[in-house]
Amino acid sequence: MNNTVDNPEQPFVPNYLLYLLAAASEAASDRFHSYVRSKGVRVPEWRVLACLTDTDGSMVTELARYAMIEQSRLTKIIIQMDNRGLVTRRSDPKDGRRVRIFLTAEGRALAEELVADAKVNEQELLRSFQGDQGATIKDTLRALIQHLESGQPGVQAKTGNDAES
Amino acid sequence: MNNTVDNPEQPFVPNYLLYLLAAASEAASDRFHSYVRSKGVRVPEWRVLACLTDTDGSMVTELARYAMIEQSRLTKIIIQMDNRGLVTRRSDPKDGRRVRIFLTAEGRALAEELVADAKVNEQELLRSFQGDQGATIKDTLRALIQHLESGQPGVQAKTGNDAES
DNA sequence: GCAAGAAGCATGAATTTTCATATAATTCTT
DNA sequence: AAGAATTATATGAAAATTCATGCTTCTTGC
Repeated sequence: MNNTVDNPEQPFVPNYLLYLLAAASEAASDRFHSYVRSKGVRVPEWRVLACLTDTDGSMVTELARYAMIEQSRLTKIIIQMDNRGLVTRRSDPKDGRRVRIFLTAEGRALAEELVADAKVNEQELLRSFQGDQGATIKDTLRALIQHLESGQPGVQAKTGNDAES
Repeated sequence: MNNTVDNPEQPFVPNYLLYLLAAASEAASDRFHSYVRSKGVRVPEWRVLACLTDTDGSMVTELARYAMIEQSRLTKIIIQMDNRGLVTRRSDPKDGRRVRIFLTAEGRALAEELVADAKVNEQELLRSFQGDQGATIKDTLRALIQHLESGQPGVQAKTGNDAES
């Protein structure tokens, strides 16, 4: 990380917002993702499990958006999770195109265990922040996401606590 | 994203710090990454180019850390970029194990163009924030990263402006 | 100065991911 | 009510990624 050859000016990367976001995400997730893998669950599978604890029975496309996984990739992940007995797929009686994904009992047990662990881990992270910084960063991130997903206007984090969304 | 079946409580995922970080990173990067790809450059290649504008001539392992790319994967990316004429590899005369990576003229031109575009994009993003929120988020992220990378103590963002780091 | 160990990078096989597109079920149009 | 267009998911081939490990080139201790 030393400036090996050139560039007397300020470095670009370590101050670049997109880098900071990616690095923060990686650094924050690293420990827990290792833990998840140590449980024999891959990270995308963990994402699916977590999302299904919120919205069990959602269709593939919904789940793909929610879990931030591209659709055809998610389909393949779900097939593996199905084979492994973590989820089931049932085609929607109202619309035969749709495939709805449900946790099995085993999948739910695993998901709930991991979600509980995730919450503990998150609390530890947040506690290590000074004062309200923990709550603040979540508000800021939510505001950023909303701003980016809905186009133009100015960003303003709701400065309240955690309960809303 | 509707609560299809169960869960009367608050949803877990949309309030989970690690999700917020990943989602913010993705949402923020999406537009620019599409742009990069439209220029015929894959995202990991863009990362390598950007890093090399800071630290041209760094060794593979350094570059891997800096660009957040696993070493063997980076080696393969670099080979492709070499074939394409964007970088060159020279073994370090002082230590034959090390391979130092340099931008070619063409690589540098491309890198500088993309970095300039990235800066413009970043400014647009930051400007769309209210007041000091733009500077604040970068400070917060830097503090989070430092905290996470160096183990234990409490996190405190330096509340200054952008120049340091 | 040499053996043992470490550091740095490359490589290959297995697995994932991507991208374009196929297939199937619905909705829309006229 | 048929055909066209759209939506939802699956699929297959090409490409990228991962993981373990191999090969060199230094370093260290004796």
